[in-house]
Amino acid sequence: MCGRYNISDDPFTQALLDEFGIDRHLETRYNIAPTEQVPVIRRGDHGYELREMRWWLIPSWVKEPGTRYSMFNARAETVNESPAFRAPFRHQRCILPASSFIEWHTEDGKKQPWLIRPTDRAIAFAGLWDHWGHGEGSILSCCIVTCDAVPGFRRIHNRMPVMLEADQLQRWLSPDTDTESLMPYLQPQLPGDFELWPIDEHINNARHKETPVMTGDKILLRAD
DNA sequence: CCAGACGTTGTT
DNA sequence: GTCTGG
DNA sequence: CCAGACGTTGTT
DNA sequence: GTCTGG
Repeated sequence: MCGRYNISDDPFTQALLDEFGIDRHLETRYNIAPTEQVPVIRRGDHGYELREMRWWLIPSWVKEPGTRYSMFNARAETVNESPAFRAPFRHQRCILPASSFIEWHTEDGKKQPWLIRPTDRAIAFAGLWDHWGHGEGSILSCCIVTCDAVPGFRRIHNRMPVMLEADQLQRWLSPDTDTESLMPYLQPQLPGDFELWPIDEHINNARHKETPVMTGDKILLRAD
């Protein structure tokens, strides 16, 4: 799953934007939570574009936008059938740039937050977007696709966000791609090496936007 | 036919 | 327990 | 995702 | 919008 993440305005993030010819930089933000506005890359009529979207998918057909249902993640296993995600999965895929994300490890009723980050690159979350309403008050929204955790992650959590490999980005974003050819992207995969750090529970509160504080030793995960 | 749902995670 | 807000 | 509220009346 | 349940 993925219910909190961070963005750093660093060279890795910049390199990811460069992949799409987007000549902008992202503001550093910590502890981004569902329902917040987040930067999203999608392919528009005039090439790749960076847009702010609400991180909580609002299907175009709902009467009123809200948070009645959990729409900030979409299960990879059902993204093809779900009424809320099927259409976006076919033609409205996007990428949420990130530098790290947070997962909670629950044991004996206690929750320990962990910060998870690649050692040498930015993260490209596989996302879906939709458009609700017309004109004034219309809303762009998005969600992050999730899948089973790779073995190395399972000590922390059984689900994880889908993180695309560098050679999958363009195809994921093309509205014309046949979804059948995207299914391999949704299998658990680790794009590169990752570090897992236990962090202070201060992060639990989504109002706290300070840098996460490491509280222990890291675990290193190799891509292979 | 109309009405109502449409979601994820984790825990028991 | 369940819903809302961040 | 987690944290925090969850209510009414009347007064400032 | 589309599917399921009654």
